[in-house]
Amino acid sequence: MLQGGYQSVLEARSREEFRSEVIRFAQKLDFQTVSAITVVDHTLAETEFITIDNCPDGYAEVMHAPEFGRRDPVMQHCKRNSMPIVWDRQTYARHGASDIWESQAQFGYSTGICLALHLPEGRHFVLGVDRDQPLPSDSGQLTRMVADLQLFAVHAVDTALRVLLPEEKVTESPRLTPRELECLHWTMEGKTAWEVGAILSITERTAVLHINNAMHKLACSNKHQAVLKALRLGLIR
Amino acid sequence: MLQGGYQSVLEARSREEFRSEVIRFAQKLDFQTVSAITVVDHTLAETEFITIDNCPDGYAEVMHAPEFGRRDPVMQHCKRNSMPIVWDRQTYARHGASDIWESQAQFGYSTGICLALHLPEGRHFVLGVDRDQPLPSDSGQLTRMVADLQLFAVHAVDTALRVLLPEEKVTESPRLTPRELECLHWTMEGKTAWEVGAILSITERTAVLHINNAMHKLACSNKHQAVLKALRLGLIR
DNA sequence: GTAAACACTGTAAGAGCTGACAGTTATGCG
DNA sequence: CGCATAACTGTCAGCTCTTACAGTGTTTAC
Repeated sequence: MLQGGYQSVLEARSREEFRSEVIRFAQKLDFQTVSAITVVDHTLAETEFITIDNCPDGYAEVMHAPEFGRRDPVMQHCKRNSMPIVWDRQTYARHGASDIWESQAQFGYSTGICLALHLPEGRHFVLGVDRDQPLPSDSGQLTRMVADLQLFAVHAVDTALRVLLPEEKVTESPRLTPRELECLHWTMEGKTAWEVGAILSITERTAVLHINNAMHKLACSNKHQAVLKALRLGLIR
Repeated sequence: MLQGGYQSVLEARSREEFRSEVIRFAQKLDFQTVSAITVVDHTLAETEFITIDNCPDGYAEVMHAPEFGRRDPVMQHCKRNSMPIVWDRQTYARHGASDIWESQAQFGYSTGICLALHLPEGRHFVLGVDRDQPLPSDSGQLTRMVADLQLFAVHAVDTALRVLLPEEKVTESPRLTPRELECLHWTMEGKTAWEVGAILSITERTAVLHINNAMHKLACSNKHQAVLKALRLGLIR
């Protein structure tokens, strides 16, 4: 279909191959460092962050502190928006976060482009490239750079999900049938038993049966507790 | 931030302004026709399709037949993938859908690029541009075209949701009172309203009141959905 | 002072949920 | 073939939840 580095990332079969592809692409765009963070929000307690990067030693320890993330205007933008953000010293200054920029700049993170793809089921893919020297002042050139990154991201996310999240968690938890999981899923969405039946084209009674079976397997006294437990166990999302 | 047509679409304030921006962009890329379809899957009942396009008269009637959509390989690709697809006669021929391509080609839809953005809450944004003359054979040029379209799409989707789905609520977390949060917390633990009342030394009736208030503030139709939403918003843990 | 926000209580009707009763049908395995 | 598993359907009793009605009292901010 397409050439020029957007296809080869799709062929990565391991974390390391994926990492090489990401870094290779970033360097082709003249960015020294790149971070690709795959975020899986499990709703309860722990959100999973899988980071692929080539950050210098010591950078992660300093910058991945939670209080930095909460104040970082670039991260905040990416949480809420799908549009890429081009950032530099001013971006941080405008949001009263110059101290964060200073900390980053010591590692060569002076300016960069960052974007997030927001996927269904609480998954996100954040791709950021950074460098020391300024970005092109020509807006056409800059736009092309952003567009390239955006296009790379939609290709990379596919591989990221495949390579980085291989195993479905079916460990010691009780085995629920596909139908039971389906019913739990729609119950999680706030549907009544009657509605679940309508969605799955079965009677209300049968939907109730599946939900009750799931409840008992999960040792819960009502279906909503069962939904929470299934979420905790990673059986549904 | 960025120049070159990616920002101006963000400023559209009406359906017509949005339509002009989309068409203007497509024509800048040398595509005669463009379709931007905002899809909202309501799960129950009807899925909502909001189409913005400049298709020739008579095209919609012929092509929007459901049996075409189900067989159209481009649409099928977009349903499942986030990567853009570049299509032409061969794409349809490979999937045994040459008849669909023939029908389209009569209207000048010989080749094109199509991509879909998949958003949370059952929303999708499909952007397709089409033309009569062949796409550039130079792969670098083609890639740039696809990248431009992709970048435009992430800007356009923002406006599409704002302009075309006006009744969208602001996604700021509602402020719940301490009492409401307490009631939600015990509800999360599987307690009934009567039990929550007993725990908090209030009547069942008052517990119900707080839970209902929380439900309404969170725009949920039952208390368990409210618990999940509060968890997602980090209001309780 | 008065408006707004919060916490609290009561009754009643109807929708929804759970448990226990009693079945049918299809598939895969030994 | 018998057996296990899964999916499916029906009814009934009793409890829980949601909504709508109609109130009281306290604290905080302008």
